[in-house]
Amino acid sequence: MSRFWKPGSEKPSTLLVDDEEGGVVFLPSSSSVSSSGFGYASLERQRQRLPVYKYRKAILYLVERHATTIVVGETGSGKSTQIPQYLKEAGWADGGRLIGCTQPRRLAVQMVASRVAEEVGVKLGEEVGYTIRFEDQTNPGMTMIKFLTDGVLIREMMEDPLLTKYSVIMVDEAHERSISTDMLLGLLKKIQRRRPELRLIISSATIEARSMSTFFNIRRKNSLLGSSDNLPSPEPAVLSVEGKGYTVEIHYVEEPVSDYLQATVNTVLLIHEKEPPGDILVFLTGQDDIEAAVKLLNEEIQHLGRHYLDLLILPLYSGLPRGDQDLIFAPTSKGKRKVVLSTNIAETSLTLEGVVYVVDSGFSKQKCYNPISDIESLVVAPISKASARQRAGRAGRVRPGKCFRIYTEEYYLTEMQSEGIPEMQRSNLVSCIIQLKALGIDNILGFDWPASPSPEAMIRALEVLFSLGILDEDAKLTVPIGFQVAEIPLDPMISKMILSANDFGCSDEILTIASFLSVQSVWVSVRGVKKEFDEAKLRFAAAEGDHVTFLNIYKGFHQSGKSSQWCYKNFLNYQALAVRKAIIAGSFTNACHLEEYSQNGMYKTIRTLQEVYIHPSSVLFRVNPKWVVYQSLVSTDKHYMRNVIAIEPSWLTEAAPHFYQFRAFNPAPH
DNA sequence: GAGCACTGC
Repeated sequence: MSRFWKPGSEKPSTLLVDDEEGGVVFLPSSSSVSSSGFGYASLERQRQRLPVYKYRKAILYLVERHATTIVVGETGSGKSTQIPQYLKEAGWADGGRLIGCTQPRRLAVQMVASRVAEEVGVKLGEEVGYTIRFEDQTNPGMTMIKFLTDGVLIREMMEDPLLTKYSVIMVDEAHERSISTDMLLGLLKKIQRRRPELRLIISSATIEARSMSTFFNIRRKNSLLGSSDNLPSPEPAVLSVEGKGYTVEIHYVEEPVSDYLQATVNTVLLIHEKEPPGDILVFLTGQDDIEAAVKLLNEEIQHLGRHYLDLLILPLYSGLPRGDQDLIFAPTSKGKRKVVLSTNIAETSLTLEGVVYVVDSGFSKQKCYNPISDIESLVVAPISKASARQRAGRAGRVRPGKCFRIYTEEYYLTEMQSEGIPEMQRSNLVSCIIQLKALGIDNILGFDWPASPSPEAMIRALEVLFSLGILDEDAKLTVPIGFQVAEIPLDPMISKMILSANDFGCSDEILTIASFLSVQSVWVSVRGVKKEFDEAKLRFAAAEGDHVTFLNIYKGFHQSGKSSQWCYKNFLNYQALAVRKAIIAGSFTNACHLEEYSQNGMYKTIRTLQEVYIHPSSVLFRVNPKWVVYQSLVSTDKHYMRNVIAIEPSWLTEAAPHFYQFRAFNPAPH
């Protein structure tokens, strides 16, 4: 067991560093120091110590001469905070122009913006500001550097399609390839054709920059005019900036393991036994895995005795109650070693201080999408090399660290994909396409994406939008429904439902339901008190289905204290009918019929004859009404319908005659 | 009688 590992042979080219700008940094309260105490001169010295400082001139030179500059940053180089300041100092914000810098996450926007405001020595929201959904901290006419999420910038294009206020736009964390980042990159490329003077900076942690460079290498129509004009070269420049993380020694297993959970647990114990102090961060796939590993670890510790009681075992995933999450960031008491068992949340979204050892299972849960069945599912899949490097980098934050990979070096070198598949190619595109349509992009199939989604996925999304009446036969947004739906920042099916509610006089109720549908789940906040929970749910359960149940909950909440007196049931039934029709207007494409003679509650979808079942969390579970529509589908061992409502089949023809006119409503028994 | 990787407008 002690010779479990062999050192890896990675060269400094894969030197691992951490990102301080993309993630959220939590400092133990005992060691946290407010940097504002250092004063201006010290802040300036800190700025000059950042690796990116050496490249200040080079960056400004390239941005001046090239329409697009790709900065490959071993993260931690300070590029997110420094480059916008360099641009401002060089005059890119003169004349009322804006320097924009996008981030994929809201917290990152806020943190980078406040750091930069501090460094520039101004009040946040004035010269340096930020915009995220629900919060605009900018001052038009005053703000020069503006941080925003990429989603907000896409929304801004609806008002100002060429983003004329911006002289430079920096797209940060482009390697993460989120849907909104990819959409933004495609749109910015389009804008550049119309605004050749607009400068783009694409900041990426991986060398995938090469394909990015090909993507942005546009041929300008008027290139015959020669270089005498003031336009920058359309050929992208690429610049590499090193990071400032510590080296991380990589270890692999010698033989493939059969049980990665057990191997992970063994590795944690081995680190604790052999290695000097320093916290351990373990990457697993999900809550199930994490809970199983916690259990295994606790069992082993019971057997192994006193020394191992110094291990402080902490799970970390997004669904964790707030109080439990705080434990992760509390300082480790003396003589204790923290072991954080985490999902991918610790890979990009938040940063743990004090981690010196990383254990990488090599797997994560990833969304995947089948455009034929129109089903999105979460599957456990091997991670990419880029992910593996990112995970390892988490060990090199405070001092040189070690990363233990629960896979062989050969597997890493020969079988692991170098980059993950962009989210765009693993998703339902309904929301994405409606946004492009709203921006006036008619030829969706011809849109120039950094990574094209499959034609099947695009056609499926167009079909769904057409059937909802959001697009017409020419695939243009309908008036007014299509344009209205595009403006509402929700799932288009929910938006359509809200708009239809007006016709049925139940807007209040539908808005309540829509807000329930737009959160993860209304039930999850209760854990560990299963019996009371089930009883509470029964009190609110409505025969019509989950949607009306939400309404009951809200009403009960609203009239708190009188929850036992639900004596206006008839009135509720009358309302509920109209409410259900409005719901159908949004989700009739998700109608399902109970299979006759089915003993186990099997339904088939009307559209694709897919086998589906009512999710056990639904109030209609085991009730099995003949006809239902569902809000969403989750796939595990079976396809489960979540948020289900009972309907009359005639409502379908009423809501969507164009969709259902040729279909039979009495499928022959078989 | 099952489950929730992570974001965002």
